[in-house]
Amino acid sequence: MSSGRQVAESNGAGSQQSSGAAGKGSRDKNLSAIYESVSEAIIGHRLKPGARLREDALADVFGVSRTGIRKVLQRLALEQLVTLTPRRGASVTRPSVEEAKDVFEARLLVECALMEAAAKRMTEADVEELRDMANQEQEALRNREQRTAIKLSAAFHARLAELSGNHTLAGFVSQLCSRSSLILAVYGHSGHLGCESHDHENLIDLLANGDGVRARDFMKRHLKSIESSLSMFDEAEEAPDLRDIFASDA
Amino acid sequence: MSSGRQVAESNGAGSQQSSGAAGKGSRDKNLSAIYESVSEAIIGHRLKPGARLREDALADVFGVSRTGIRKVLQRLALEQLVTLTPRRGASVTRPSVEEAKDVFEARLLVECALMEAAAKRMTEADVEELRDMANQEQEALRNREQRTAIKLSAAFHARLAELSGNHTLAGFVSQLCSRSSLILAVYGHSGHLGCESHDHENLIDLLANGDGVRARDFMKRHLKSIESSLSMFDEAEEAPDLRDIFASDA
DNA sequence: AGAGCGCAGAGCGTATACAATATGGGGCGA
DNA sequence: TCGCCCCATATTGTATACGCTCTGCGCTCT
Repeated sequence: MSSGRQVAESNGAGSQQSSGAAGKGSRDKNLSAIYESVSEAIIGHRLKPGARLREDALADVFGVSRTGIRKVLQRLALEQLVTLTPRRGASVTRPSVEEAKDVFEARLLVECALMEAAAKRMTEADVEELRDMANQEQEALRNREQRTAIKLSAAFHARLAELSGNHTLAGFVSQLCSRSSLILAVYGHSGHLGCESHDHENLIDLLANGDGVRARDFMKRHLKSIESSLSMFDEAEEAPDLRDIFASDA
Repeated sequence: MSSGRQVAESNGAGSQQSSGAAGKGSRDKNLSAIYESVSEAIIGHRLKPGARLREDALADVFGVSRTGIRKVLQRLALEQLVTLTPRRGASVTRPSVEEAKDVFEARLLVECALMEAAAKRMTEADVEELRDMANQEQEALRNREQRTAIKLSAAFHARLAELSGNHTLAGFVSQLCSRSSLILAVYGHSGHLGCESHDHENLIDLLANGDGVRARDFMKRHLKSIESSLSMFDEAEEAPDLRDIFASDA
């Protein structure tokens, strides 16, 4: 049944999404796989904020019907990775400055608080795993693979939160990290990635020593440094600007 | 079939829309309205943990097709109010003890942290609104309307978080409060509601005085007292228990 | 010539139909 | 009589079809 349906280039704006996710066999009818693919594409900045996600285009790409795509989009919308406008369809969320501040404030609160629990509960295997992730991230950075690095960085923070033992809070952190990736895409500088080169390694050292308090403080500085590396200003708003501007004239 | 329609419309007190625009009376075809109804029914313990939510039963009740119901159920599932088991359908989530602990730990962390910001930003109108909500809750308690009281209590906490100005964290709190309602349904004592009689009023007083630090401490005690009022032990699990018990025999 | 109106197309929203699967009961065999 | 297997049924999973609304372009009227 019509196998060679490659990525049908229907997007305006020349953002070509390289070759599909997992290659040819990706006719995975499993919806969670589709979710993963789209989510990864967004977090990895292959789909940039503002990009429209048309239902039948996606349905075509993944070889399922719109029904499944809608499910995926709805889930992504609840996680605030995509924005669903009533009759216009879905697009990758473009976080406002305010949202960005909220997200980082939330991360500061939650991630720092989880460090102490993580330091206590962490096992050797966990340390190993984290070091591995950090190494992969470093390698991606060396290879100038920003997309991979961003994904790995988000995964690192999420995994760290998971180690606290509180799945609920870890889920929140995971969400916040995904959104942070969007924020970086909008307000970050392309040359400068979110996480400083060796911050994650240093953090692991502190945690491996069981020094939760220092880990917390370090995480605090880490997150603040990420946030301050952004240039968060509302750049030329599109339409609503006009209404604001001429509101007083009427 | 459909043993009893548990999802009847409740007290007309909260009916907000009233704009009966489209023809028929109660059959509001708007999905968000359906979401609200089901969500309220769960939070208000009209639908108890474990209750199955069959798609066509709900579709029948609300006069829409299963498509819309599925959307609603999926959203509720992402908020952890309902559990979706692959081929078995949806049921109201029965939180485990571990989940319950996580939720309260999260509330303790987030809600307390938000108190100081709330104290700073709160206006007189906000104080009024909160007092009004607290009064309604008190009245519901006096009238022995536990369901209403529970809903109002959750709404109070959520509104409080909203006042902090951080929408992201407020959203988390709102979710946590909903889940807390489920936890109360499972581990709480029927005679004893979650929030102590005048705690909310006292909290408002502190906030109105701008005393964020004391409000934070009060909230901490408040939440701890709720949590400690629960009897959190795993009561006779149904099926999976057997597997655990006889796992070593095989 | 400029502006308002109408038509056509595109894309989302909802319903219905069909297919797959788990469950429970009844029949059959040992 | 007990246990196993098979089928009937109930319920979800997925796809397709149709309708509605919004957008963009061309036409006509002034």
